[in-house]
Amino acid sequence: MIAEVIVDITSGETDRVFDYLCDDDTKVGARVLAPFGPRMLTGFVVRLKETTDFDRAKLKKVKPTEDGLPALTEECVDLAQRLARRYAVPLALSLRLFLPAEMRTGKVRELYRRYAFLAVDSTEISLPKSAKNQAAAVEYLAVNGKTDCALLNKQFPGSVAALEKKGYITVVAEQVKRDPYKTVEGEAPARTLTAAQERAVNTIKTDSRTVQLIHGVTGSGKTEIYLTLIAECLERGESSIFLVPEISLTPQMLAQLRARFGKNAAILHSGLSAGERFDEWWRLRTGEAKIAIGARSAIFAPLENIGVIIIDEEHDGSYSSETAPRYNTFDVAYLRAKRNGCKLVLGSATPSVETYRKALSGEFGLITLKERINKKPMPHIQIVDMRKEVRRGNNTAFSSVLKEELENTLSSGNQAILFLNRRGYSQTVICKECGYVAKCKACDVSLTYHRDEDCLKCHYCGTRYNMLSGCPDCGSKKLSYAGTGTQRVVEELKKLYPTARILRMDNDTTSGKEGHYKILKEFGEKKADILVGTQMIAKGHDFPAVTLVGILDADMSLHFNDYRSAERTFQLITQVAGRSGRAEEKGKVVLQTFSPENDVLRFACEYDFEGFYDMEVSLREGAAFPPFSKIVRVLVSGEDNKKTLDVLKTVYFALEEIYQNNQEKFLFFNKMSAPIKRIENKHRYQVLMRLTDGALLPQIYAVCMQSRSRDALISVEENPANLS
DNA sequence: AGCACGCCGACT
DNA sequence: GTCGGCGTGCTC
Repeated sequence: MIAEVIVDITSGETDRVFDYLCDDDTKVGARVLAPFGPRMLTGFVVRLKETTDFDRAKLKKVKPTEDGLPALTEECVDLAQRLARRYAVPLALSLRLFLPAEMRTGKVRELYRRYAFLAVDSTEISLPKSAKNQAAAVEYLAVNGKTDCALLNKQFPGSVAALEKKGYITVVAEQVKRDPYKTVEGEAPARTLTAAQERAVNTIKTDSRTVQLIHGVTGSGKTEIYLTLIAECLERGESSIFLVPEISLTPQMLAQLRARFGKNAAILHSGLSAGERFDEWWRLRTGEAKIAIGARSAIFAPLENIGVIIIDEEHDGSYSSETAPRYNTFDVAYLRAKRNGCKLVLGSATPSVETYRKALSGEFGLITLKERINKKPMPHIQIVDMRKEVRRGNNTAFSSVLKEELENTLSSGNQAILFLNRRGYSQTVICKECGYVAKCKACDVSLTYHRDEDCLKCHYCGTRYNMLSGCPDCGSKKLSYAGTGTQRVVEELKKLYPTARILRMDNDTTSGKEGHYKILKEFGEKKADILVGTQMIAKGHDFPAVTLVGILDADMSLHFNDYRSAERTFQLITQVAGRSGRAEEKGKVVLQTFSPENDVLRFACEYDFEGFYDMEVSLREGAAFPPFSKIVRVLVSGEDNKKTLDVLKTVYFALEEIYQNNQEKFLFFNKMSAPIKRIENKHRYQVLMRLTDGALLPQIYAVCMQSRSRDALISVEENPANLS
């Protein structure tokens, strides 16, 4: 038989099938070893056939790497092909998404353990009197049966080898699965659903639409709905995929899932060791585990017969991939749901504008949960006008209200969380006296200060503005364009409360994956009074003793240079507020801002999602931002500046042709340097487009694929989360 | 991606 | 004269 093989090399030139001879039992999706020129490469069988256009005599033969089960299912191979086409990436690259990384590198294998059992009846064994250890081992085996050799040798040193040599015992190697959550114990949660939850489950099951959005306020019991859906799938013998934002893979959530589903659940996330991930993946592939739980990449779980796919916290930014292939988790999930004929359930307290619009239009089903399970009101959010603080001469990061509340919290023995929204190196110019923010005249997004050129730039159209010497509105010279770092906040805090125990959590203090967990655990055990950190502490953690949450600079998020900044701010405030007052005591939230009259903040304080949505959607429509347009960036980057520019020109001219032929579909089209001109020694240029819709995307991707070169990398981003 | 082949500059 | 730079082409 002949196999069409994709070799595991990601370059434009090898991105096509190569025909090989193969064994008759070879299956589509199998990983094989393929002689490729002078080298031996891993490859994937994507199709089987009897004939070839190539010179049959010159065909080489592939070697199988695994027996039995092919690594990829046919659905995965098909999906990989669609994704490669959709995102214009080499097929080898999209195939890699479906395998745990450690499988490719071949460094991790199945873990085997040796077990010994008696080969003959214990009465037939005669040992010299001196062989006490061996005799004891025989006795132990007679009583206990098959035993781990390591254990045996520890108790009775030297016994295994000696007995095996004499033929009294048989030693077998068996694969053991590394269990990443041996220590996680939980209680099976209550399974009685409220009437609202029951209705939601029924609607999801009976409604004909594939995508169902659950819009439920914090604490409305979305999780129990997910668990019920998963449990019902399990009963029918169907599998399920449950996606959560990475940071939310908290011990609480895992404990719940483990308690409820035990070994049926496999967890895939970056915190696992390579070996653990490998084993969890195989448990899913073999069908031993039927529930895949994890962050975005778990959407590629090797499951068959999927009964439901759930994306929790649907609005979360971590569902968009930042590296090629820049897939959107929803798109992949939708393809899999369609293929498996199952439902795709999205859940959020603050759905993204795009999703909610589709739900309102009837494209998605919409389930609204307005009541919290415990009927408790959400904590009160108090807006503090920082302009007044500055006028009063308070130039610290803490308003007098916040200081007062902090003192109350500390003296009553409760805990506080302080949020800072510093994101990357992006700097917005804000007037500390009147709250004025520098914005682009054409795009209505905040301008970004560029230190190297001492100017302000709009990242959506590239327009340059001169740096301001003072506020154009009030004339004040108190312009600020640098956010207060976490470190400085902690220092100020220590001066104010020398006895308070303070923990800091940001990218600098959380080394590795364990970092987060350790800090959160410490805080959860009340080993600190105040936790200071960035967004990463906003999600999914239950700290019962936290009664105060402070948002230090809501403006940082509100005036971020991104068309989604309002949406992100609303989501952040809602999420953060959910951290305060989880248990008995009532929680409080203090929100500091230089724009206290801002509508986004007002809607957020009233927990009025619909109000916010109505306002935001009309603003987006007016400014022609997504979902009323599609922003596409083609980024060209390479080490050699001249060659990179040549590649840029090639792509630009090809794209320009599309532009000339479809001008009515273009709202913006231009080439420019990327906002950050050099990253890791690579020069960066971009072609930025704003289109009325996605209709031209296939053409754009095709053009980028044709312009591929070894001199520079071309990547396409749709509605990119950060234009840097 | 690698690796060979091949065609031009500066060195013992 | 050669050693070695990296542009170009090929891998079933």
